[in-house]
Amino acid sequence: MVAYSDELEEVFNSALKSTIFINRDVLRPEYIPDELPHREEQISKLGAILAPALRGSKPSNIFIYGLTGTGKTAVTKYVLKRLYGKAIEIGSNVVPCYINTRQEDTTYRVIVRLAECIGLKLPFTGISTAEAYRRFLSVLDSRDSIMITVLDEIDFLIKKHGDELLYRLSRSSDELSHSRISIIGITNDLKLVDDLDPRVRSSLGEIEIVFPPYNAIQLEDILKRRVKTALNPKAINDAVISLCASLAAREHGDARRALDLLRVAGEIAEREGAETISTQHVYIALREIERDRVGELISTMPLHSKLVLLAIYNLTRNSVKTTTGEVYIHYRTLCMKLGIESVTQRRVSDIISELDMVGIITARLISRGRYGKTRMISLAVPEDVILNALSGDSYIESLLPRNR
DNA sequence: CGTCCACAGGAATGACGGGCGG
DNA sequence: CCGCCCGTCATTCCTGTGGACG
Repeated sequence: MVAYSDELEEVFNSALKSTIFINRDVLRPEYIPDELPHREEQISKLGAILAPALRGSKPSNIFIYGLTGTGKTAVTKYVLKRLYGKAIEIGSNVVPCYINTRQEDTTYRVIVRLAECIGLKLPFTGISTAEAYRRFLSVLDSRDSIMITVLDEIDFLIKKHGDELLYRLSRSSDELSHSRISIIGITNDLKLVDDLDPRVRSSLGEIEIVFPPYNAIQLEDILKRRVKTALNPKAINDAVISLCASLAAREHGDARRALDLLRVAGEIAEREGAETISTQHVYIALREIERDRVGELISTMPLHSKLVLLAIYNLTRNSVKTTTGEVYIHYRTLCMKLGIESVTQRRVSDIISELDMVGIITARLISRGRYGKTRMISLAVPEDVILNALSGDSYIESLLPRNR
């Protein structure tokens, strides 16, 4: 008891006199800085396209492309905020509306959020999607506004529910006489356009803005600017910043990842009671971020997904690749051992796709000619990370290989 | 040069549980 | 509390296909 308190006391004290952080939040992904370096071109282009809204005419629809962490969301929110400020200043009726369709991942929920932006409360459920849409449009039309709708991570909406909502929104002018809706679609999936109805494609892709990945030098610059307000200058050196930048640049120039790395490395250094962040801390952070991500992902998966993953794990030891058929056979023996029903191969095929999508495994489609077409499957994260995450589930624990 | 393997993956459908208006 | 709507997991049935083999 006494020893325990003393330990705690020490933890608290060392946290209080943190020599690492000044303001840790500046390094968090949701923080939106006042300056967005290396995105000047995109900012002014977006601003120029949206400016007509201030005069009461509808800006063109826009499609924004760029991989994760290239500043799409930050730039869009920033421009929208400035536009809204200007609109209020000069008294024009512009309604911005930002929706992340990964969080609001059904047509209905998107409409509810749209309605909220114009101050209309719709029931969470109970009325049909068509009815919700009709109510939204009629209220919007009575407002005499230019509505600028940002649909972030729009690929999620399209993949799950198709482009119907986009089509209707893009044609909304026909049903509105006093208001207009502009759409800004943000996606990191460059192939997305292929899936779209040609009519939607032409009206939505009126203008496209591309956000290229940051290179290592730009990432370094971004980090340095943030570090000024985030970290104690004594706790950080250029080598560490360069390392974070280059690790993130390797992963398609993802600024979010660079910031995460630096923040987590700082947290690790702090936990150790170190006074400065070392490159070692960054490497530890790299593994920790990966482990957290995968652990979180796996722990929330349904039972059969975990079993399929375990089957893949068992079949791919010492970097051997496996196929869908092999996985299914092995998966079924696992189900037998647990005495539960197995799902069909069709379903397992989908589960494999899901695991591939979230990046836990790599499933590449190949044709072995006479020996059929299948997917070559291998793990995409370290084995111990998988094992660790799966052992969180007491139900399948008995199937895991004995350690040592 | 056509077959035919071993699946991929689309479409239709259903069981089930959760959440909310009435 | 009921009824309605929704999302999720799953099944059944199905058509499609790259390329080694014969």
